[in-house]
Amino acid sequence: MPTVSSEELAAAAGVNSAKLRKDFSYLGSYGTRGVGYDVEYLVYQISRELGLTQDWPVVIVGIGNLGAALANYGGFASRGFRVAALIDADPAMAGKPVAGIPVQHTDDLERIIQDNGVSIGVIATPAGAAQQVCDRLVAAGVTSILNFAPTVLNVPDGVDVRKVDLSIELQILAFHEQRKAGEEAAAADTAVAPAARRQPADKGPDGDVPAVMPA
Amino acid sequence: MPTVSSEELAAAAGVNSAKLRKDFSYLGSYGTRGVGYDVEYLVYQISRELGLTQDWPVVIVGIGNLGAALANYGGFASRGFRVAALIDADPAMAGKPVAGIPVQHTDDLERIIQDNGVSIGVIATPAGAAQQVCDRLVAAGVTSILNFAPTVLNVPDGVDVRKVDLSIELQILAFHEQRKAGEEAAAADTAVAPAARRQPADKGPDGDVPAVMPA
DNA sequence: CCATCTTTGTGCACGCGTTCACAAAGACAT
DNA sequence: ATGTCTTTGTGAACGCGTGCACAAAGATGG
Ligand SMILES: NC(=O)c1ccc[n+]([C@@H]2O[C@H](COP(=O)([O-])OP(=O)(O)OC[C@H]3O[C@@H](n4cnc5c(N)ncnc54)[C@H](O)[C@@H]3O)[C@@H](O)[C@H]2O)c1
Ligand SMILES: NC(=O)c1ccc[n+]([C@@H]2O[C@H](COP(=O)([O-])OP(=O)(O)OC[C@H]3O[C@@H](n4cnc5c(N)ncnc54)[C@H](O)[C@@H]3O)[C@@H](O)[C@H]2O)c1
Repeated sequence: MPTVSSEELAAAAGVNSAKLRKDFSYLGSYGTRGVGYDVEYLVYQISRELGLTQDWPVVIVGIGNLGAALANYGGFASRGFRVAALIDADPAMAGKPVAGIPVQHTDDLERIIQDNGVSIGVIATPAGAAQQVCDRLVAAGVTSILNFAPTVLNVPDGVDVRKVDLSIELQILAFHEQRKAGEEAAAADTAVAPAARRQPADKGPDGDVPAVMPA
Repeated sequence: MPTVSSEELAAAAGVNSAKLRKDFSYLGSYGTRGVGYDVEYLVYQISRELGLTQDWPVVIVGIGNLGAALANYGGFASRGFRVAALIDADPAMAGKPVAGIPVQHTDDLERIIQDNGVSIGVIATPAGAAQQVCDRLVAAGVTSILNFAPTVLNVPDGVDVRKVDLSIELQILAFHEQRKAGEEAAAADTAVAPAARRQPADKGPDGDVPAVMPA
């Protein structure tokens, strides 16, 4: 029987082995002292707890650049998700297949949700339409939403929203990038100056952020 | 002078006002007691601290469905990012413009990075190519990477990687969705049964997760 | 100039997640 | 059987982020 110890798993994942054991203990998964965890059983237990043994139908609303890319993405199926329908407001797109799935018009949104028993919706419309689309999804029975539009969605209790904001991801990287440069400058005072780090051009007072700096 | 109090800001953002004040205090003491914060000055200070006053050139590697969607996305420019170049390994794409920017071949990756002084790279290649692309980006001087490929990237110290895994976002939603159903079932024992919640089909023992469940 | 009122900045305490450390459980050899 | 050795499961300690509460700062009005 193939087994793994918490120590091995922790090393591979780069986490603390005690934390890993405590986490597993919440699942009630039983390891064997002196041996470790039965790999197959462990994988099954975690998969089940995470809902990976189920098959979730999802709808994507807004089949533009991003929505089409998502529809074409094959990685969802292997994680237990099935694109049940594609929905767009553009009448010209209705009927056209994207990734082999015909795009349907927003008018039929409620029916599509209900016919397919969908509880997870993806919003890839422009920001201006997102709240309205969200409201309709929720009214039709969707209780989990993945939002790509750069807007905060208001939803009733019991509905989960996750927002994916790619600009913020870049901003976080840029923030650290800026700090790297700052630390290097500070280090250069006491140590040998490191190779020059590239710096972006400062927008100066004409950027799209306020340039006024009161005393 | 337009001002805003920590209480107002906290209410708008849905956070605690004390935490908000403490966070601001790390940037320095910019408030006026009895009045609040000068809006314009505050926005400038935060923008500067976050690096939004700078203009960061980024390259996107892998101009497929996702890479093209990113290239077409106008939301980056307003946050201080500029798509400096698009890179793909497919010779058939070389020279073709995507979002008005000509796609360049991977052969020139190092030169492109250096010519444009790029320190932030976006990887949207298939998973198999991601590590190799990452290595080349890092060797050419990139120190921050936004990775869309479903792979863990190994990078040397000093290089930041952020991974965007859309499947995991859906999995997190599905996980909570599953728990909602479970809690309702439990609640139904003691209270009036709520409206039936839709449940996805269980893959059963034939899913792509192990189905063996040892005693 | 003094009183009052508003709002900041922050010391302190609380709670929660992480880590340490070890007793107990079980495998395995003799 | 008995002893040794490995690894789990978890109580207890630690550290850190969050929130409370209040003194000090400064505006504002009389
Ligand atoms: N493309 C990206 O890389 C990217 C990155 C980050 C964020 N976003 C955000 O994702 C969203 C979509 O981006 P995109 O580049 O695909 O835009 P897009 O303009 O290419 O696509 C938007 C689609 O939504 C459809 N639509 C408009 N209103 C609708 C409605 N009420 N109901 C249904 N469909 C409607 C349009 O017909 C269009 O097909 C935007 O909010 C954008 O800010 C995109
Ligand atoms: N499309 C999505 O919605 C989505 C969602 C989640 C994750 N992803 C991930 O993002 C990545 C890209 O997805 P996609 O749908 O755009 O795939 P895609 O196949 O449409 O595009 C991949 C592109 O990368 C190029 N490429 C391949 N090897 C390369 C190399 N060594 N150097 C440079 N370019 C190379 C290909 O020529 C192609 O243009 C994949 O790893 C995918 O798993 C995509």
